[in-house]
Amino acid sequence: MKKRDMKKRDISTQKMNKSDIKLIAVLERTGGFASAQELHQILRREGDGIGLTTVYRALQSLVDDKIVDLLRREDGEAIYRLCGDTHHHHLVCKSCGDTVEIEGGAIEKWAKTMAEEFGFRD
Amino acid sequence: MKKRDMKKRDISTQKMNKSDIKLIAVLERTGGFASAQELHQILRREGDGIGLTTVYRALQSLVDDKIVDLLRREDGEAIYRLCGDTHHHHLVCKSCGDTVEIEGGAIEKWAKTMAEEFGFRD
DNA sequence: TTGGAAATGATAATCATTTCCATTTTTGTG
DNA sequence: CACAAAAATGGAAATGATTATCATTTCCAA
Repeated sequence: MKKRDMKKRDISTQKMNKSDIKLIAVLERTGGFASAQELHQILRREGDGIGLTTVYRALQSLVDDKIVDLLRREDGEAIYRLCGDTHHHHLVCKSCGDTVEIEGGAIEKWAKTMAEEFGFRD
Repeated sequence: MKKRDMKKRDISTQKMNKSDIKLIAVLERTGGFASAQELHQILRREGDGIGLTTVYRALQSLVDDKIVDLLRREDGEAIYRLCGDTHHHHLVCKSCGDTVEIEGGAIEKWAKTMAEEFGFRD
Protein backbone atom coordinates (compact mmCIF):
# COMPACT_ATOMS: atom_id res chain seq x y z
CA MET A 1 0.00 0.00 0.00
CA LYS A 2 1.35 3.39 -0.96
CA LYS A 3 1.79 5.92 1.72
CA ARG A 4 -0.50 8.37 0.04
CA ASP A 5 -3.31 5.87 0.30
CA MET A 6 -2.95 5.56 4.03
CA LYS A 7 -5.59 7.60 5.71
CA LYS A 8 -4.62 10.10 8.35
CA ARG A 9 -7.12 8.63 10.70
CA ASP A 10 -5.37 5.29 10.79
CA ILE A 11 -5.24 4.83 14.51
CA SER A 12 -1.78 3.31 14.38
CA THR A 13 -0.13 6.32 12.83
CA GLN A 14 -2.42 9.08 13.93
CA LYS A 15 -0.47 12.11 15.07
CA MET A 16 2.73 10.08 15.18
CA ASN A 17 5.83 11.60 13.68
CA LYS A 18 9.40 10.41 13.75
CA SER A 19 10.18 12.14 17.00
CA ASP A 20 7.22 10.61 18.75
CA ILE A 21 8.32 7.18 17.65
CA LYS A 22 11.89 7.76 18.75
CA LEU A 23 10.72 8.79 22.18
CA ILE A 24 8.43 5.83 22.52
CA ALA A 25 11.25 3.54 21.49
CA VAL A 26 13.56 4.92 24.14
CA LEU A 27 10.89 4.74 26.79
CA GLU A 28 10.19 1.14 25.86
CA ARG A 29 13.83 0.26 25.97
CA THR A 30 14.63 1.95 29.26
CA GLY A 31 11.40 1.19 31.06
CA GLY A 32 10.39 3.19 34.10
CA PHE A 33 10.52 6.97 34.28
CA ALA A 34 12.83 9.44 32.67
CA SER A 35 12.94 13.21 32.43
CA ALA A 36 12.93 15.11 29.16
CA GLN A 37 16.54 16.04 29.68
CA GLU A 38 17.53 12.45 30.30
CA LEU A 39 15.66 11.20 27.26
CA HIS A 40 17.33 13.86 25.18
CA GLN A 41 20.77 12.85 26.41
CA ILE A 42 20.09 9.20 25.72
CA LEU A 43 19.10 9.93 22.15
CA ARG A 44 22.09 12.17 21.64
CA ARG A 45 24.41 9.56 23.08
CA GLU A 46 23.07 7.18 20.46
CA GLY A 47 24.00 9.57 17.70
CA ASP A 48 20.57 11.07 17.15
CA GLY A 49 20.84 14.79 16.67
CA ILE A 50 17.35 15.46 17.90
CA GLY A 51 16.88 18.83 19.54
CA LEU A 52 15.76 19.39 23.09
CA THR A 53 12.83 21.43 21.86
CA THR A 54 11.63 18.54 19.79
CA VAL A 55 11.92 16.16 22.72
CA TYR A 56 9.72 18.41 24.81
CA ARG A 57 7.26 18.81 21.98
CA ALA A 58 7.04 15.09 21.32
CA LEU A 59 6.59 14.27 24.99
CA GLN A 60 3.87 16.87 25.36
CA SER A 61 2.09 15.44 22.36
CA LEU A 62 2.38 11.89 23.67
CA VAL A 63 1.01 12.98 27.01
CA ASP A 64 -1.91 14.72 25.32
CA ASP A 65 -2.65 11.53 23.43
CA LYS A 66 -2.50 9.53 26.65
CA ILE A 67 0.35 7.46 25.31
CA VAL A 68 2.73 8.64 27.98
CA ASP A 69 2.17 9.46 31.64
CA LEU A 70 3.59 12.57 33.22
CA LEU A 71 4.57 12.59 36.90
CA ARG A 72 6.83 14.77 39.00
CA ARG A 73 9.96 14.04 40.90
CA GLU A 74 10.37 15.39 44.40
CA ASP A 75 12.14 18.42 43.06
CA GLY A 76 9.31 19.16 40.65
CA GLU A 77 11.05 17.97 37.50
CA ALA A 78 8.68 16.28 35.06
CA ILE A 79 9.23 12.60 34.38
CA TYR A 80 7.59 10.46 31.74
CA ARG A 81 6.66 6.83 31.30
CA LEU A 82 4.80 4.81 28.75
CA CYS A 83 1.17 4.25 29.66
CA GLY A 84 0.23 0.63 29.97
CA ASP A 85 3.37 -0.38 31.77
CA THR A 86 2.43 -2.54 34.68
CA HIS A 87 1.99 -0.32 37.62
CA HIS A 88 0.14 -0.23 40.90
CA HIS A 89 -2.21 2.14 42.56
CA HIS A 90 -1.16 3.72 45.80
CA LEU A 91 -2.67 5.32 48.83
CA VAL A 92 -1.10 8.70 49.15
CA CYS A 93 -1.70 11.27 51.83
CA LYS A 94 -1.53 14.50 49.87
CA SER A 95 -0.36 16.41 52.89
CA CYS A 96 2.24 14.23 54.51
CA GLY A 97 3.19 12.48 51.31
CA ASP A 98 3.18 9.06 52.90
CA THR A 99 2.51 6.35 50.38
CA VAL A 100 1.32 2.79 50.54
CA GLU A 101 1.04 0.48 47.57
CA ILE A 102 -2.27 -1.24 47.16
CA GLU A 103 -1.87 -4.78 45.99
CA GLY A 104 -2.41 -8.42 46.77
CA GLY A 105 -5.42 -10.45 47.72
CA ALA A 106 -8.41 -8.77 49.20
CA ILE A 107 -6.98 -5.33 49.05
CA GLU A 108 -6.24 -5.60 45.38
CA LYS A 109 -9.75 -6.77 44.78
CA TRP A 110 -11.16 -3.95 46.83
CA ALA A 111 -9.03 -1.44 45.00
CA LYS A 112 -10.45 -2.60 41.72
CA THR A 113 -13.99 -2.36 42.96
CA MET A 114 -13.49 1.09 44.35
CA ALA A 115 -11.58 2.10 41.28
CA GLU A 116 -14.52 1.28 39.10
CA GLU A 117 -16.98 2.93 41.39
CA PHE A 118 -14.98 6.12 41.28
CA GLY A 119 -14.27 6.05 37.60
CA PHE A 120 -10.66 4.92 37.63
CA ARG A 121 -9.37 3.08 34.64
CA ASP A 122 -6.09 1.40 34.03
CA MET B 1 11.05 36.94 82.85
CA LYS B 2 13.92 38.40 80.93
CA LYS B 3 14.62 37.16 77.46
CA ARG B 4 18.04 35.95 78.41
CA ASP B 5 16.44 33.57 80.88
CA MET B 6 14.45 31.80 78.24
CA LYS B 7 16.09 28.55 77.36
CA LYS B 8 16.77 27.67 73.75
CA ARG B 9 15.10 24.33 74.22
CA ASP B 10 11.75 25.90 74.95
CA ILE B 11 9.70 23.86 72.53
CA SER B 12 7.62 26.86 71.56
CA THR B 13 10.52 28.84 70.23
CA GLN B 14 12.84 26.09 69.13
CA LYS B 15 14.32 26.86 65.74
CA MET B 16 11.72 29.57 65.24
CA ASN B 17 12.81 32.95 64.02
CA LYS B 18 10.80 35.95 63.00
CA SER B 19 10.53 34.89 59.42
CA ASP B 20 9.25 31.46 60.33
CA ILE B 21 6.57 33.02 62.45
CA LYS B 22 5.54 35.44 59.76
CA LEU B 23 5.16 32.63 57.28
CA ILE B 24 3.15 30.52 59.68
CA ALA B 25 0.91 33.47 60.37
CA VAL B 26 0.20 34.01 56.70
CA LEU B 27 -0.41 30.33 56.11
CA GLU B 28 -2.82 30.27 59.04
CA ARG B 29 -4.64 33.29 57.78
CA THR B 30 -4.96 32.22 54.18
CA GLY B 31 -5.56 28.52 54.75
CA GLY B 32 -4.95 26.03 51.98
CA PHE B 33 -1.89 26.01 49.78
CA ALA B 34 0.28 28.82 48.56
CA SER B 35 3.52 29.01 46.64
CA ALA B 36 6.61 30.73 47.94
CA GLN B 37 6.14 33.50 45.43
CA GLU B 38 2.55 34.03 46.50
CA LEU B 39 3.43 34.08 50.16
CA HIS B 40 6.15 36.57 49.44
CA GLN B 41 3.74 38.81 47.55
CA ILE B 42 1.20 38.64 50.32
CA LEU B 43 3.75 39.71 52.93
CA ARG B 44 4.98 42.49 50.69
CA ARG B 45 1.48 43.70 50.06
CA GLU B 46 1.08 43.97 53.81
CA GLY B 47 4.09 46.21 54.06
CA ASP B 48 6.56 43.61 55.18
CA GLY B 49 9.84 44.09 53.38
CA ILE B 50 10.85 40.47 53.74
CA GLY B 51 13.04 39.18 50.96
CA LEU B 52 12.17 36.33 48.65
CA THR B 53 15.28 34.49 49.73
CA THR B 54 14.17 34.58 53.32
CA VAL B 55 10.75 33.30 52.40
CA TYR B 56 12.27 30.30 50.67
CA ARG B 57 14.62 29.71 53.58
CA ALA B 58 11.89 29.91 56.16
CA LEU B 59 9.62 27.59 54.23
CA GLN B 60 12.40 25.07 53.79
CA SER B 61 13.11 25.19 57.47
CA LEU B 62 9.44 24.74 58.35
CA VAL B 63 9.20 21.80 56.01
CA ASP B 64 12.27 20.22 57.59
CA ASP B 65 10.67 20.63 60.98
CA LYS B 66 7.46 19.04 59.73
CA ILE B 67 5.53 22.19 60.49
CA VAL B 68 4.63 22.78 56.89
CA ASP B 69 3.78 20.35 54.11
CA LEU B 70 5.27 20.69 50.66
CA LEU B 71 3.30 19.57 47.61
CA ARG B 72 3.52 20.33 43.93
CA ARG B 73 1.13 21.97 41.56
CA GLU B 74 0.53 20.43 38.17
CA ASP B 75 3.23 22.58 36.68
CA GLY B 76 5.72 21.47 39.29
CA GLU B 77 5.70 24.64 41.34
CA ALA B 78 6.10 23.98 45.06
CA ILE B 79 3.16 24.83 47.27
CA TYR B 80 3.05 24.89 51.04
CA ARG B 81 0.46 24.34 53.72
CA LEU B 82 0.46 24.15 57.47
CA CYS B 83 0.57 20.61 58.78
CA GLY B 84 -2.40 19.74 60.92
CA ASP B 85 -4.92 21.55 58.79
CA THR B 86 -7.88 19.33 58.26
CA HIS B 87 -7.23 17.41 55.14
CA HIS B 88 -8.33 14.24 53.43
CA HIS B 89 -6.64 11.20 52.08
CA HIS B 90 -6.86 10.48 48.42
CA LEU B 91 -6.61 7.61 46.03
CA VAL B 92 -3.99 8.54 43.50
CA CYS B 93 -2.82 6.53 40.55
CA LYS B 94 0.87 7.32 40.46
CA SER B 95 0.99 6.72 36.74
CA CYS B 96 -2.01 8.50 35.36
CA GLY B 97 -2.24 10.98 38.19
CA ASP B 98 -5.98 10.57 38.57
CA THR B 99 -7.13 11.38 42.06
CA VAL B 100 -10.17 10.62 44.13
CA GLU B 101 -10.83 11.97 47.56
CA ILE B 102 -11.72 9.40 50.16
CA GLU B 103 -14.36 10.69 52.50
CA GLY B 104 -17.82 10.25 53.87
CA GLY B 105 -19.60 7.44 55.64
CA ALA B 106 -18.41 3.92 55.12
CA ILE B 107 -15.52 4.88 52.95
CA GLU B 108 -14.21 7.31 55.49
CA LYS B 109 -14.44 4.63 58.10
CA TRP B 110 -12.69 2.12 55.91
CA ALA B 111 -9.98 4.61 55.15
CA LYS B 112 -9.32 5.02 58.81
CA THR B 113 -9.12 1.31 59.38
CA MET B 114 -6.81 0.76 56.48
CA ALA B 115 -4.82 3.79 57.40
CA GLU B 116 -4.10 2.34 60.80
CA GLU B 117 -3.33 -1.06 59.42
CA PHE B 118 -0.79 0.41 57.04
CA GLY B 119 0.74 2.79 59.50
CA PHE B 120 -0.78 6.03 58.37
CA ARG B 121 -1.18 8.76 60.88
CA ASP B 122 -2.87 12.13 60.65
C1' DT C 1 30.16 46.71 75.55
C1' DT C 2 31.67 43.22 72.49
C1' DG C 3 32.72 39.20 69.50
C1' DG C 4 30.86 35.64 67.09
C1' DA C 5 26.90 33.23 65.33
C1' DA C 6 22.64 33.53 63.02
C1' DA C 7 19.59 36.01 60.05
C1' DT C 8 18.69 38.87 56.20
C1' DG C 9 18.12 40.35 51.46
C1' DA C 10 19.93 42.03 47.07
C1' DT C 11 22.07 40.10 43.28
C1' DA C 12 23.69 36.64 40.39
C1' DA C 13 23.69 31.84 39.03
C1' DT C 14 21.10 27.42 37.87
C1' DC C 15 18.15 24.71 35.64
C1' DA C 16 13.97 22.97 33.50
C1' DT C 17 10.72 24.38 30.33
C1' DT C 18 8.69 27.44 26.74
C1' DT C 19 8.73 30.77 22.96
C1' DC C 20 10.40 32.45 18.71
C1' DC C 21 11.62 32.04 14.32
C1' DA C 22 14.11 30.73 10.35
C1' DT C 23 15.14 26.58 7.91
C1' DT C 24 14.29 21.93 6.39
C1' DT C 25 11.37 18.00 5.47
C1' DT C 26 7.20 15.95 4.25
C1' DT C 27 2.97 15.68 1.82
C1' DG C 28 -0.57 16.23 -1.60
C1' DT C 29 -1.57 17.46 -6.18
C1' DG C 30 -1.31 18.52 -11.03
C1' DC D 1 8.76 15.07 -11.52
C1' DA D 2 7.82 19.80 -9.77
C1' DC D 3 5.89 22.82 -6.71
C1' DA D 4 3.29 25.08 -3.02
C1' DA D 5 1.39 24.46 1.50
C1' DA D 6 1.70 22.31 5.83
C1' DA D 7 4.21 20.12 9.33
C1' DA D 8 8.37 19.28 11.71
C1' DT D 9 12.68 20.67 13.47
C1' DG D 10 16.23 22.75 16.35
C1' DG D 11 19.13 26.63 17.88
C1' DA D 12 18.87 30.68 20.48
C1' DA D 13 16.69 33.57 23.56
C1' DA D 14 13.14 34.20 27.09
C1' DT D 15 10.91 32.78 31.22
C1' DG D 16 10.21 31.57 35.85
C1' DA D 17 11.11 29.10 40.00
C1' DT D 18 14.62 27.98 43.10
C1' DT D 19 19.32 28.20 45.00
C1' DA D 20 23.96 30.03 45.91
C1' DT D 21 26.82 34.05 47.14
C1' DC D 22 28.15 37.40 50.00
C1' DA D 23 28.24 41.72 52.34
C1' DT D 24 25.63 43.71 55.98
C1' DT D 25 22.71 43.71 60.07
C1' DT D 26 20.67 41.76 64.20
C1' DC D 27 20.85 38.97 68.18
C1' DC D 28 22.65 37.34 72.44
C1' DA D 29 25.53 35.54 75.92
C1' DA D 30 29.64 36.67 78.51
